[in-house]
Amino acid sequence: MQVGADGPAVSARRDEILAIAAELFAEKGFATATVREIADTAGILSGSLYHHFDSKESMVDEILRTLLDDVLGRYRAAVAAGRDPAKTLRELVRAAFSALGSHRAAVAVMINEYNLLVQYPRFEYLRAGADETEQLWAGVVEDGIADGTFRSDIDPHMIYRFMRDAIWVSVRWYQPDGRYSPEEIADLYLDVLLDGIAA
Amino acid sequence: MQVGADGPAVSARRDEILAIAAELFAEKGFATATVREIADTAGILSGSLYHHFDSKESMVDEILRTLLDDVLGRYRAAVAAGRDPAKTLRELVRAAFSALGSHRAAVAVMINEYNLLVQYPRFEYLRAGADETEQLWAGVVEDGIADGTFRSDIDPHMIYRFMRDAIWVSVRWYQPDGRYSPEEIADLYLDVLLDGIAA
DNA sequence: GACGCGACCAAGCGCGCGCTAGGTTGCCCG
DNA sequence: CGGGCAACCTAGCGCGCGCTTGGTCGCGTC
Repeated sequence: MQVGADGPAVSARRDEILAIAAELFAEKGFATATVREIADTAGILSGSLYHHFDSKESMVDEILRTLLDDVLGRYRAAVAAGRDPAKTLRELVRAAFSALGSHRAAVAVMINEYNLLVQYPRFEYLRAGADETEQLWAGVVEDGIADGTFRSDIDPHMIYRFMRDAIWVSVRWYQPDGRYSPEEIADLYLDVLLDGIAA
Repeated sequence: MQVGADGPAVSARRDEILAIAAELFAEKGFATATVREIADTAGILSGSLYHHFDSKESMVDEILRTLLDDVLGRYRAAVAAGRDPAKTLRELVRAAFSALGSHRAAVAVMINEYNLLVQYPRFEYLRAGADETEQLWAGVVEDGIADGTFRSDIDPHMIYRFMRDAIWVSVRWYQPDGRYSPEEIADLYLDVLLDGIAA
């Protein structure tokens, strides 16, 4: 078995099972999906899962950590690039929507289980990630208000919440093979957000 | 025991227990909250719940039916009033946000459990309600596009989804004793939706 | 003062859950 | 060709779940 620097074990089979678990957690909820279902879908017996993972909880933990690492990395990079607020915000929105393409199931698990999991010490890092995200996004909105890009009569944190909710929850209706790609949805959303729907 | 025309039994104690169940379902999820917790909070034993209800499932059923009846009634009335699209849309958004005040827990249960429950025949009415809501809302947007109130280059159903998501999911951060009332949040949201955040 | 009934208790059943312990198989490497 | 190990199986334990059955208590009614 190969082992990362200080991370969990590395194995193709492991990743496969983790993807199956993410799909089932997304579809039925963490509590409702059972280890037997995950094992069945993977073509093994439930007990054999524990050769790869410590517990059901550690599966969802790994799914969410991977997602959070990826999107937070993109957010940090977008802000660090130091472009003007409008462009930076566009980068952030695109980064968030693009997670729909690359981590669809994980995003669904995140929005569905966040409130439940964040109550436990093991998952406190979820709150830390959410806080950092809010700082980054709201900061960009504040910068935009300061330099006149955005209206001065809006509440940056309220705007952040509206954006976050509309973006993340779109995982519930987003269809990978549907009419719009994540990038197109991002642009449609930004268009409405910036200019409104009034004629 | 009093009985409605064709509805379930009527009793103050029953309503009390139903409110407790809604609160726990909202906080921990339908699958995770147990009948023993509900009974404990109500100050009775778990078996005694079954004097009032057929099953745990019928509790969530009643919670969601009540919510759906209320909001759908408001939506129908708003559209039937026949005002101009801008005013009608404002009524719809306010009706949705006001449910945060009057049915906070029920709204949380609806958004958290919709995808799970709608898979079962017993809860098919949830999809029917969602479909009717989409027809009503998107219809108003279409009317607004037709008469020049709204931009003609937007997708009414996409706009509906963005609105619905941002509104309903706000139950996750809405605080009854917080800075903004549901009505104020509705107006803030409408302001951004109509005119955008660009200066 | 017995009766009916709404509200709840007492006790526990059966099921499916997450998880465990020890054994088997087959591939890779020296 | 033999040791080591990843992958999986076999069998089942114990717990907490939703729910059931039969009984108790007290209040309002005639």
